[in-house]
Amino acid sequence: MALEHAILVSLSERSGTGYELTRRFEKSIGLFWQASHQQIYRVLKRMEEAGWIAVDHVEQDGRPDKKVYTVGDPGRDELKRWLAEPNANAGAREIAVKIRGASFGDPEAVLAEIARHRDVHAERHDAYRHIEKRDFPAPGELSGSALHQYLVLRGGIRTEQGHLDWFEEVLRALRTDNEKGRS
Amino acid sequence: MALEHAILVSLSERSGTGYELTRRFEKSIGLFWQASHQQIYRVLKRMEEAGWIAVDHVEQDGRPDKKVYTVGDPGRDELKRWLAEPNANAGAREIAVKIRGASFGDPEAVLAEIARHRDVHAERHDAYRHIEKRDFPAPGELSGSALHQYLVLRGGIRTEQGHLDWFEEVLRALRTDNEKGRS
DNA sequence: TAGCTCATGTAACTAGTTACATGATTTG
DNA sequence: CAAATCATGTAACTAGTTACATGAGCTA
Repeated sequence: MALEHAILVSLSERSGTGYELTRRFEKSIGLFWQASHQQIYRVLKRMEEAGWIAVDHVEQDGRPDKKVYTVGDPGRDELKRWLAEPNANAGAREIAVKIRGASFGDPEAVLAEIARHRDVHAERHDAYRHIEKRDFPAPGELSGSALHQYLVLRGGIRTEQGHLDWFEEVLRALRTDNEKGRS
Repeated sequence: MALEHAILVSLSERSGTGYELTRRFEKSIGLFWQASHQQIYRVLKRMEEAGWIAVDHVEQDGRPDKKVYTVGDPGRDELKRWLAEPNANAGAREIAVKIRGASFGDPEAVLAEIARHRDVHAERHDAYRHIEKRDFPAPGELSGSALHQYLVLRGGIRTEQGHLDWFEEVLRALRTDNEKGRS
């Protein structure tokens, strides 16, 4: 699972409350992931019990008391471990979290993971294109159910193409950035 | 939920067993949706109890007995209702099911639903582009965390662009097909 | 004064995953 | 002889959604 890790990335950038995390999720990582406050509170509790994060109870007057969460060493280690761990089943949102969190782990490992996914999606894209050519050689003449089937396949192809282009852009940018860092 | 409706579409094309549906899901709708056999068996049971589909127990020798499911009138009605019903929260997979099933409902209603989603994604795309220009006017100079943030946004933009292009293609093709049908 | 923001949570539910179980037939 | 295919399911779990609850302060 990666909601834990998305929260670790967000809290690594800045400590904050469950409420704040919910707001942050609506932006940024939220482009790929919508998480409700109920879900976030539940996961924060679990993470605290696991010792990944520490709580600071802050009393306020006028407004409700709050719990400010901060990432501890075990949390930082766990995030590093997860960032480097290959995950063949990862979807776009897991990759987005890994990109977003690349600074908190080994950038080369994140790069390798993205390259792996680029290859997976390139293969899938080829497979879909092959089906397209084989089963729909004359798309202009399709109608009814056959047309609908073709259009769903087109969606699959476009989605794969989109991921592929994105991964290529990310790899180019991260490689350039890593080289700059070494020089 | 739409797994029910995805199954209704698949069974409308051809009656079949839970096992077969699992295989079919790996192709076609499965480009957007992976469903395990456990999940499909559970939903089939529920759908049968609701009277949407009927079972035919077929005894076989040599291999295990099977249950062949067929869509009944209540199931057909439910599918029609769902295809026409606007759903603001629908994701790509729900839309894919609606496209795939367009022949089993009112094609004009499906067209209108896709047009609505095209608009939603166009708006979101614009919003992301606006953030891009405002927060990252010089992307070539970014590095570290700011670069990672930018790259996630780029993924969001590409995803929206991909959906948009797909919806436009689908609308063009379905409109042409509808007109052909009327002439 | 109605609705939004801040801030937390519980409870009940639906959706989806992982692991386990059975057993004959066909293919490599 | 091992592995895949056909065919069904149960059980236990994790992930995510929906509904409900509280309550002060600030804004239109």
